[in-house]
Amino acid sequence: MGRAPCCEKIGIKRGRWTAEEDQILSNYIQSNGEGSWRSLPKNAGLKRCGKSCRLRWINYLRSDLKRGNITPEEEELVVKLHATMGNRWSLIASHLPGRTDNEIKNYWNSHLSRKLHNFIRKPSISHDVTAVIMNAPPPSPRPTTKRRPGRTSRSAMKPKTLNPKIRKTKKTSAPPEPNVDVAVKAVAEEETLMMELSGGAEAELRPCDYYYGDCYDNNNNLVSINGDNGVLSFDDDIIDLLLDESEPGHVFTSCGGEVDIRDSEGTRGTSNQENLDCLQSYPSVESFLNLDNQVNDGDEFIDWDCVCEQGNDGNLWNEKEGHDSMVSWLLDGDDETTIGKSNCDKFGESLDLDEDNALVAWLLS
DNA sequence: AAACTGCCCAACCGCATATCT
DNA sequence: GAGATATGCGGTTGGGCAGTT
Repeated sequence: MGRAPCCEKIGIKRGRWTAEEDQILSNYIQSNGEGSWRSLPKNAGLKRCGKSCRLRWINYLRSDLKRGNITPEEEELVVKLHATMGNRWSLIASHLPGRTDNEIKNYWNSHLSRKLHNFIRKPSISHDVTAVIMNAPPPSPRPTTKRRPGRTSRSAMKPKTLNPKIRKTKKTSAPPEPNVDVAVKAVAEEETLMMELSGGAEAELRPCDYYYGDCYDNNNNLVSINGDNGVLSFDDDIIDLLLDESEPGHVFTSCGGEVDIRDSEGTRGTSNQENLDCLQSYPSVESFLNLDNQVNDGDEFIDWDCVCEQGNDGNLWNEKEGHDSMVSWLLDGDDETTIGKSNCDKFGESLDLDEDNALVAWLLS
């Protein structure tokens, strides 16, 4: 026979721990030491599962835990370790004294992973497409545009959960094998676009640039511009990003120029409200962008196909400077203390790994 | 001030592996 | 060695605080 069950499910308290429970658990472990989690609740007089006791002790009550925010040095270490270890949080946490796997995991998911996810949207599981979506917040603040109210749905905040019904797949202890081809292709497209958009690694991206990245299938057909059925409506977010607020009557283009906003009669708007009304009169972004009368002489049209094709050359990894430019953006912090720092160069060097593969592993892990 | 939302993080769930009988 | 549980781990959830309108 094997062991007895971990704990009875009946009569077990769940949810937040009270200070009293914490005290009981701490006192018990200080007297009896860690371990024997199964018998601990009963012996200590806690109505908790042993598993829950263990978690509470490890993640919160242990005396050797380090309190406070993750330091830039710790963040750098987490990034580097994650590049080589993947989501092995326990292993990563073991390199950061006083930090728990849960803490590292939460930090990654809430800080670091978001930066990455905002930068690259992976192809959907049902389409083998190279999808590079830039819907991230701009690297520099946009002083004239405040964050709109409105909470994103929980599901939208969970990029890794594509479908709750399929999320519980068979797990393996080893990190997933990176799909290097897709990653390199995607990043190459991204890099090419960024260089094209910015006219150089130093220039800033502008609002509409973040909406580059239609998804094309193997036949080069538009699959999705925003992850749904391929139709991107002119909701407030899109308009907010496209409008050139300094120049009513224009929207930014992805190729570095601007486009007049004209209605179906070719009349150009003269105010932001007119622009907005005009844009909303079109059923989709695509329908607007594909109208010839949007093209103003001397200005560039938003040619998504052109941009996408140009991004397929895969030259990213031959361009050290461009490589660093992109990664530095990925790794840049949101505050003054971290802006401008890039850890890219340190990826391969300090870990003695091939730099590109390390990055790709990190991107895909 | 109220309503609403973005975000953080503690805690839970279920699977994989280790350990025990 | 087989079967069963204990433990460890990573993914995910949801409560609650803080920020914005």
